[in-house]
Amino acid sequence: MNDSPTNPSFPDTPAAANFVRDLVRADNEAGTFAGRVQTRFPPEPNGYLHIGHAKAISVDFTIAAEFGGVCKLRFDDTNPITEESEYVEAILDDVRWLGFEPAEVVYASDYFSTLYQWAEHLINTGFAYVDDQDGDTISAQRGGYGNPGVESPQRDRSVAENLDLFRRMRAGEFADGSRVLRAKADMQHENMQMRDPVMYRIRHEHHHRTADDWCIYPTYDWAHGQSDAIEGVTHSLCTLEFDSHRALYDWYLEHCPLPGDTPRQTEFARLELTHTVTSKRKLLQLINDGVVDGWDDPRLPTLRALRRRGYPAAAIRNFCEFIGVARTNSRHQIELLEWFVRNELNRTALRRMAVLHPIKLVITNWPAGHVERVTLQNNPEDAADGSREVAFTGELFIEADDFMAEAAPKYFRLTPGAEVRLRGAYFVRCTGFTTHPDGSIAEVHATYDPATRDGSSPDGRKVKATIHWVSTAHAVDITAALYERLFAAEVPGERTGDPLDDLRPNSLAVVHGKAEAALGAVDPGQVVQFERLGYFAHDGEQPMLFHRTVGLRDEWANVRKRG
RNA sequence: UGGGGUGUGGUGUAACUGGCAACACAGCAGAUUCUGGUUCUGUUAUUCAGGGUUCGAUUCCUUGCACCCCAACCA
Repeated sequence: MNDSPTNPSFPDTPAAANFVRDLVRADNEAGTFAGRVQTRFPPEPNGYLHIGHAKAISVDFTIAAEFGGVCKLRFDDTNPITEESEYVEAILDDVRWLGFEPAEVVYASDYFSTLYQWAEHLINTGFAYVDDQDGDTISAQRGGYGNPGVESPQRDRSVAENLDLFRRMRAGEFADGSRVLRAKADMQHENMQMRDPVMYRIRHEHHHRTADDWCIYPTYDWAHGQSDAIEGVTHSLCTLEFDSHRALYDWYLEHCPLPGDTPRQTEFARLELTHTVTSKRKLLQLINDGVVDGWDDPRLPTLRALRRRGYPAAAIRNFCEFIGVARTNSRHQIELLEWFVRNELNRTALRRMAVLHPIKLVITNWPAGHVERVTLQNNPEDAADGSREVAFTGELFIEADDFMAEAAPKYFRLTPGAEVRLRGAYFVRCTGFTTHPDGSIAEVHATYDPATRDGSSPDGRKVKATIHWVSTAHAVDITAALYERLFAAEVPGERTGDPLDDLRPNSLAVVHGKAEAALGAVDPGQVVQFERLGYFAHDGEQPMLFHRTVGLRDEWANVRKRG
């Protein structure tokens, strides 16, 4: 085994330390679980996966793989009210898209019978009882932080009576909410989780897999550790908020007739990102309020949205591996994730020329009607991606930003009298411009230097800028969706408590641009670089619609910002 | 209020049993470049606070402080 694993995307730098990895290695060296490692990723099928889940998935799957173990995908479907098959399919799809293949897809509901038997076992051994009180009463009796709990009047019911009542609960004799099965733990425990938690509640509901077989359903705590044990999970990895549940997790396992090893729960910090929210409630609200278009709106942090936006799965995986695993609650800057996205796309995306805010450039000394073919590299980072030909003429679209009637300081682009290079073609010098009645630029005029066909000047003249262009006669129309951060604040909701107060008003701008003909051949879902602008993902369904995945680093924007 | 967890540059993550606080992102400066991209070089900046032990403390002890989690028949 390699003692110092390296980050796959950065072979020269050590992987971020990961206390979970260290712990599993220590277990292996100590012979715990006989060297076996098994994990699970246990989502509840009641919503779509987001970037936060990506970290958990990454941790669960990579730890198992690293130690030669398996990781299963287990749907934690113990609550029939919120769960649907639709989400099961979507979650499995997202996990696979991320690049992980579960050793097996299982369900907590697969274990309902075993769980039921073990519940009877707890009753028989005096560790569980049926409580007839309602939820409010039980909750009130639990006491508060620092306050004592009050034991239920039914806490000392006989085993026979408990068994009878529990069986009748299961048989459907009682109404929802009328009774629960509770663990007989410790009503004075300083950890509130241990004050006789509910194991089963009555719910006459249809379950997405067990249909109407059951009308009592196990709670999370009662199902989780037991499911782990049944499956042979060794390391049950979860997020920090379950820390206080660990005592209960262990208590249940201690009182059940387990078939094998006792799994161990370890908690780590969940992934939070700046400028976004992952709370299901908030995401739902954004959708219901019409702020975004749906679960796959590219501004959302759901995996479906990121996929649609063009984030490569590899970038997300590398990011997750890079940030490491710790117990510190923290919020990573979205900029770091974006760096991984650019890093991946820079190596893989084909370059194309597109003009998003077109203005016309007329080359006044160009022979009328003449068309030239210029050859451009598809990807300067990878010669294997070859080249393409693009039509060049005397009338082009250029980016509005690439011309200024009056040059700002340090502006290197087109301005009257200045010379720039047109990407892959000639030097042109601006000779003037015309304006619309409203003062906006109508046409920029320039002359080209025929001696600069190869992009350089025989007399050694240099230009400070190269700008992209599209021949007006050969351009194809494109629509680009330009996304800004959904939330202006780094930590949405920090000021007022409600993240929605920090919504940026215009997080989406749709523009109609012009592009070189080769853009017509981009596959649905494929990401290309619009030179000098950013990476854009072709929509999966709507032809010629491109989502801006992420912009390029923009030094000019920095210059302007600095003033 | 009781219990549990966590505090390292602007951000995140490291530092084996106490021994020069490092890596990445961001920033800044420069070089290269037919993308103000990429790449390369340099650089700014860090141990929550007080006290103690020690030749030496991010690490050990102690007292505080701050933040997060827990009183669903949600997960």
